[in-house]
Amino acid sequence: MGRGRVQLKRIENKINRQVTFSKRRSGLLKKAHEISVLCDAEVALIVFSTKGKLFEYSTDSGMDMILDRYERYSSAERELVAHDPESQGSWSLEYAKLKAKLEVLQRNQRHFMGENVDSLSSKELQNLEQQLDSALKHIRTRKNHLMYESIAELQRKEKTLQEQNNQLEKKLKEKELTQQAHWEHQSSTSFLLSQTLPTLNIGGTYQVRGSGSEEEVAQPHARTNTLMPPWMLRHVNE
Amino acid sequence: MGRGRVQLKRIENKINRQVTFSKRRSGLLKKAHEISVLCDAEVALIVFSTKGKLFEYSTDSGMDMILDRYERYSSAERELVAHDPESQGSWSLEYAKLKAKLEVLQRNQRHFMGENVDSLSSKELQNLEQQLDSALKHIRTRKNHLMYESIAELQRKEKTLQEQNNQLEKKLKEKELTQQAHWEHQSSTSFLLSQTLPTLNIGGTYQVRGSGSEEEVAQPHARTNTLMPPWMLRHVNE
DNA sequence: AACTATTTATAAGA
DNA sequence: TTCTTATAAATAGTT
Repeated sequence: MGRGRVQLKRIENKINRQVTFSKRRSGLLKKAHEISVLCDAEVALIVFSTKGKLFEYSTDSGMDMILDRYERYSSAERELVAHDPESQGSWSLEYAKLKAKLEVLQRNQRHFMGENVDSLSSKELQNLEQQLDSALKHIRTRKNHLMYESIAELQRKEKTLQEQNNQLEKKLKEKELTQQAHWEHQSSTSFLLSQTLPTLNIGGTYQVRGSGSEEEVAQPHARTNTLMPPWMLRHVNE
Repeated sequence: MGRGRVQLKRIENKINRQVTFSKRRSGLLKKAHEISVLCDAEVALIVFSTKGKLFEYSTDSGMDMILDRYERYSSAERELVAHDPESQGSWSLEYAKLKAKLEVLQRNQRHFMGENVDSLSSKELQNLEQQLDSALKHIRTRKNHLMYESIAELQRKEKTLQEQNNQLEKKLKEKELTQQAHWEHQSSTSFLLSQTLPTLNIGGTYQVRGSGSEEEVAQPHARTNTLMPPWMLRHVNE
């Protein structure tokens, strides 16, 4: 919808991606709301942006209720126990679950770091290789991007400094001339600023990030209330 | 969309409601997927129909992981203090610690998969790149190793078969000679097994394996398996 | 489940 | 970000 067919593929241009995200997000929320009203369905929608910002929608029964129902539905085992998070038993259960999850993650992580690899089958290795390869590509792309930005920034700075330098040099020379006029018998030479600055140091420790501009880091509290269309206000305020 | 404006109001006709639900549900899931791919977002969508049937979509990080993240995000507000420090203080503390650990791991994992990479500094990217690169090398080494093993194994099999073949051929010839002795006027020649198989020699060490395994080789079910190591099947079948 | 007439959503441009 | 506009997509009603 819109001018030009759309490819189902990550939008590389950051700006476009952000804009599209914003538009489609509101579209998605709207449609979630519509189906819930039209068809009397219970809907929960959670979206995290790349930057980690949270957006959510849920039918008026409330997110927690729906997630609970989901848990119940997807695992008929935990049933009644999981419902009372205050009791001791439930705590230890939750704890065990968490621990299990953590172990899996740690195992994966080791694999991602090329450790413990002997325990994997050929097929698993193949998958892992592809995964890592594509990750590496992403990361190199991103790194390149940052480097180019750094270079551009440095070049700007260089230019500015160079210009300032020229200005200063010019002023100094003028002053010299004046002095010469005043004390003609005296000969003075300026050498302080006679060198140009050494140029562009690419490998340096300069970091692009602190340009102070956007870089909105997700605040857990700031629970994004983007301006919402009227049809949603109810849910937001409840 | 469609003939006639749509009223944002529960559809009373049961059939219509069901049909609309079905259509819109697939639309909604599709859009959820699209935004996740296009904008690199993490999405979880849960829908319960009026009848209580569950439909869900989640980004490949998995529903559980997203819901966890959601819990973490929204419980950042409720503060950890909400628990009674007298009775279950230590439990909830341990729990929180574990959860924090898990969070870190998840974040790392995403980085290892090349996701969420925009939030990293140049230096972090550099490290990540090296890490992945070396992991990839390990993994490829290991894969290679397995490949060579497969090849060696196949060569062993080949050699065994070849020998069996020779044996059989010899027996056949002996039998022929006997026959010739019996019916000297008759001349028959065996040519079926007179060729040797072409060999692939990459330095396998010969080992005698169970000589009783002859039967499994020629089974109709074995198909491609006999000739190809498992790590290649994928490419063959795709 | 297919088919369209329409309505919506939205990509691109400003 | 917001508005506009041309076009792609979704889908309500129909077959």
